[in-house]
Amino acid sequence: MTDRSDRAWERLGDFIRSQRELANLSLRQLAEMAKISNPYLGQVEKGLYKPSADVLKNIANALQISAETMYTQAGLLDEDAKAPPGRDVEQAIRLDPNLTTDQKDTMIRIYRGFLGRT
Amino acid sequence: MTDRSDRAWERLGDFIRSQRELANLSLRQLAEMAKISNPYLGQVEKGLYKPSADVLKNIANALQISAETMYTQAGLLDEDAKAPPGRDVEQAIRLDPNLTTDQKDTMIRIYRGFLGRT
DNA sequence: AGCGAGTGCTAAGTATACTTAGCACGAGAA
DNA sequence: TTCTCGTGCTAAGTATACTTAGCACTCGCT
Repeated sequence: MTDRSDRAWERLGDFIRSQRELANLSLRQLAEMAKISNPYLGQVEKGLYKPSADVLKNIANALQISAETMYTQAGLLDEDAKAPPGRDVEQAIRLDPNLTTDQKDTMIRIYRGFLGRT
Repeated sequence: MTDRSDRAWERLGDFIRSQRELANLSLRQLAEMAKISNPYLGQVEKGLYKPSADVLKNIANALQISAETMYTQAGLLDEDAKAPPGRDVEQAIRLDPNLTTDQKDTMIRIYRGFLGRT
């Protein structure tokens, strides 16, 4: 293809890197979890390579992100009207069976505070 | 990796072949639609290679099959039912575009704190 | 009998996904 | 200081995804 101009892969790289940093993982740590080498993971995050589908899946698993959103980020699953990102934080909190009602309230209050609205 | 023992890819090949024959397409026809060479498509159908994610997507498009079912057939999207607790909430937080990185960190830390003392 | 034109396939090459070895820098401890 | 240990990175190699050229066969057609 030689068509490296695909922007989707760059965005995917940025997405992976941000998720990795959010999880406080080093390149080597995530690489080991995803069963790939750390230099390669670095290149992927820079958008230099198009990782194969199973590598993508391994990374998604390691980051505890659904493979689906991973593929969507990679532009491989454009499937319009899939999972609308964001905005369902409150719903996810409400549906979580591991939290007490008070805890849910607390988190939602914090969340709304962050959003800047009540 | 040298881990070619994955049976999922064989099943994927069979799936593609059956779909292709169902659509009355020759190897060359489908290959052209999917923008790959016909010998390669043949090998893929035989399970000799793991096609990359975008090739998979192209094949899916050409066969008028949703990329999603394609990936599922490839065993790349089965999303094991063993979702660890907290996965949904954390993911929703991470993907929320309205929060800063610090805010996400804070919320996730609080959330994990709640999980820890129940 | 020939001739195409279509089919799937193999072999050998090229491109690129991916690994191993190792460098340069920074933070904390002796 | 120096000595780890950890970080991200580059360079050079290997493995494999993918292509181009072309073979052997079959099915109409003349």
